[in-house]
Amino acid sequence: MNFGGFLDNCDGATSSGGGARLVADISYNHNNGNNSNNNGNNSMPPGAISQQHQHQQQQQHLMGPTSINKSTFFNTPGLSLALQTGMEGHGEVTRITDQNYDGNNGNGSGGIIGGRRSREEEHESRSGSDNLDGASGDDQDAADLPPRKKRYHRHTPQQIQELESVFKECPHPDEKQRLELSKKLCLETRQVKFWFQNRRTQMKTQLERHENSILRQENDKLRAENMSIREAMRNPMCTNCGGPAMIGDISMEEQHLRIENARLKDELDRVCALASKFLGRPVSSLSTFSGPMTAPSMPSSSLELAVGTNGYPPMGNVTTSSLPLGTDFGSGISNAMPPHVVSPTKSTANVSGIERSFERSMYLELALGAMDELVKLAQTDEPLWWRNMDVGGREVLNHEEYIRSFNPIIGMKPNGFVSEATRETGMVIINSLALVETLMEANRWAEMFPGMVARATTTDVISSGMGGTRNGALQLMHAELQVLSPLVPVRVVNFLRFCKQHAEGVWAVVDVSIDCIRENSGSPTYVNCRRLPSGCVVQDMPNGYSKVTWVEHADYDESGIHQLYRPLVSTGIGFGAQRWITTLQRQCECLAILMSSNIPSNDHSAITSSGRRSMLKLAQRMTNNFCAGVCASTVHQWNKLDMGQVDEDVRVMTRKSVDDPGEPPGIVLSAATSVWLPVSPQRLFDFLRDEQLRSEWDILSNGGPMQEMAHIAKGQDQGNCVSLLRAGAMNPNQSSMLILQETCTDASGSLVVYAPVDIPAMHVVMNGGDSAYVALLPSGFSIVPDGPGGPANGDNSPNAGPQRVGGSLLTVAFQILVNSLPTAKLTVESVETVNNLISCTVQKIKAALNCES
DNA sequence: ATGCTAATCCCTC
DNA sequence: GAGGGATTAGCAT
Repeated sequence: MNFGGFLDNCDGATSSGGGARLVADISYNHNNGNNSNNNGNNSMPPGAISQQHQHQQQQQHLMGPTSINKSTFFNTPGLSLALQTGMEGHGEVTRITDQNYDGNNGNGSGGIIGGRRSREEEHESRSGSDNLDGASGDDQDAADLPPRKKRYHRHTPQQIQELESVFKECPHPDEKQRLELSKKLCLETRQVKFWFQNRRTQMKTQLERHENSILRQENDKLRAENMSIREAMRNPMCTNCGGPAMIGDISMEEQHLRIENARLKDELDRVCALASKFLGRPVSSLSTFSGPMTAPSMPSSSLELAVGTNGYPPMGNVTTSSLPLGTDFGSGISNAMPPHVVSPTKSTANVSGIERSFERSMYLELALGAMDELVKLAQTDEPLWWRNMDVGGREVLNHEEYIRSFNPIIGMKPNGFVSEATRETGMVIINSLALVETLMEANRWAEMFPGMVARATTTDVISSGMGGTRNGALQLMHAELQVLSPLVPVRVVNFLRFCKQHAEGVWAVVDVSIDCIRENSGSPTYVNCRRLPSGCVVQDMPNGYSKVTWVEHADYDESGIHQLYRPLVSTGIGFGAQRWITTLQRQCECLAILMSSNIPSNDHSAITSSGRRSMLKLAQRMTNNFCAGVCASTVHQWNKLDMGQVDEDVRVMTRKSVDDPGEPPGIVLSAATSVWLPVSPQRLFDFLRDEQLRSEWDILSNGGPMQEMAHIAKGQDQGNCVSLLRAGAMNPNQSSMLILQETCTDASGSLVVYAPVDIPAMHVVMNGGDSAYVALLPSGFSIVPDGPGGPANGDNSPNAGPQRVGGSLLTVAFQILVNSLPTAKLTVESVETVNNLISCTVQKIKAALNCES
């Protein structure tokens, strides 16, 4: 009897399950038709009939009012087709159809419904098949059926409450516990089992759904962030002129964006997969995000469309209000983003972040453009660079060619500014990595170039580099660059320093001023110098050296520079590439010696290796302090004195020295002046560093020669050394005095720096002790060639005039403790004393060199 | 339309 | 064969 399976289904113990709804419906109607057709054979219990009617009503509601009888069912191609597609194969259909025809009254109901029979079903239908044999059995079966429960049934709230409370304690009860529960709640054990099973599944689904939503949120956030960055990147604007900023080499940022986009896409795909999995449908709305963007400059990438076209003004609350950018998004693609991405709270929270990322993208773009320019400047020769015989054959920039070749990266040269641009290449005993590291650390950079960098700080690190290297490192720096003379103002520069690895063992570090970007936002401070893309390209050489090409390019205000020094600066001798390279060579040579285990010593003193190292360190500090005292750098708080009534060429400054163990406490007075001397720098340098001739200018010598107690070479050149001098050695009645002296020389200039030192303290240092507590105040000389004709051709230029070639610019500077009480007032007398001292010294030097004017 | 729940099917350990 | 994932049917919102 065909009701067997169906009625069994109704009692909830078994079900046909599995099959598609349509198929089940059809089969149901089919059966129904049979039933009505064969009504006489089936004595159905009233309950069964009414139940069936109930179902039929529902099914007819679904299927339409027409009930499908046997003939309509099998003569309707569409339905037949539907049936077949709902089945698992033709064979089954055939079998079932046969059953329907031959099996008397469509007992195939179960077969059609399931399409396949489960174990349970077969078990259940065994009784059904028994029924198949005879109408009586059918009747009996129907008669034996228990009172039918509704197929749809929910546990009572009490039962669920009980189940929940048990679930809370134990989500996985064993058989015994389930049995107990089933008795208690009047449920079948299998019902209890199913309930727990379903509850666990539900929990899991909820959990995963929750995770899913978190992931989506995160994804949205990342996309919004990426969006803002890209938007800022896409419409850069020059804050100087309001026009579009020049876009330089964007290959690296493009790389970054590609990586970022690929990552976002992966995440999105994953979230979509999860979402569709748990939502039970494909999350098609996100499929507009079809692939990674191809280039940041593309006007409408897939990402853009996905984010910007959800019916809201894309990022409107954010971008248009906070940035001077036009946001021009396409429209027309269906909603791709949940609205909360652009919710007001999110927008306001993002404003500062976006401004910052905008600023950073400006910096990055400037840095990339500067890097591009530096590399081109370093690699291109004529006609961009030409050797100017007037300045000793050094390379200078062809400005016309430069303007033709490059877009103005930081805007036009301010009115009244002049340009200097030089290039120099040299071999330096340092590897590229070490040099890069030195340049990227402000303190080490300043230490490497003590005569040039008066002060350096890193004000912001925009990127510290990639993969633990300095490649891609980008930072904001502040520096004061100097020429050691009171007649040349310190150059205060704010710039970006950007480091990039171009190949294995090839690095470049570029600086470029950011005053053009900051002008609008920052305080309106006057800058006397802008650095155009400058820096170096370093290439490792096999012998441990590296080849360094330095480019120095700046616009500066010449009016602040004394006439005496203008030629020096304008030709780049003062601040130019040659000075950087020669200083680097000299310093690296010294460092190489410092690093070596045994510092060579030319004297026969018994100073230990560590003692010599301590002396070098002390000398380094002395020289740094000397340099800081010559120019009015802000390392120390110097107070300039108005020297109205005194010689205006001498600059006098004072500062208070307190709590610095490296120098005596009190009022320190610094006096410096610069003069031109018609003698070659070499001659002047040799004269000043010769301890035998010391008495000719140094009042500390007590009128006699000095004796060199110790001598530590810092390089090949005899002129680069640290020595310890003893004054008054000729006169045993006088107390002797020690003077620490450091001399430096290279093609761009020379230094002689010295300071009287305490004898006991010096003993400590010479034995390797800490030199930090040796108090000293340095004095000394800086010598540079007097201008274009400088040392590069000074020796062999046949037609060099006596005045122009071979002359020197000498800076004399003293730092003297005028009062050991920091609170004391400076007296006119002490200023005059210092002024006299400095004038006297200059006069003595002139006299000694026979160049009195 | 979508979500929840009881139940079934089917696979794995 | 118990348990769990996938799926379904029936109902509720």
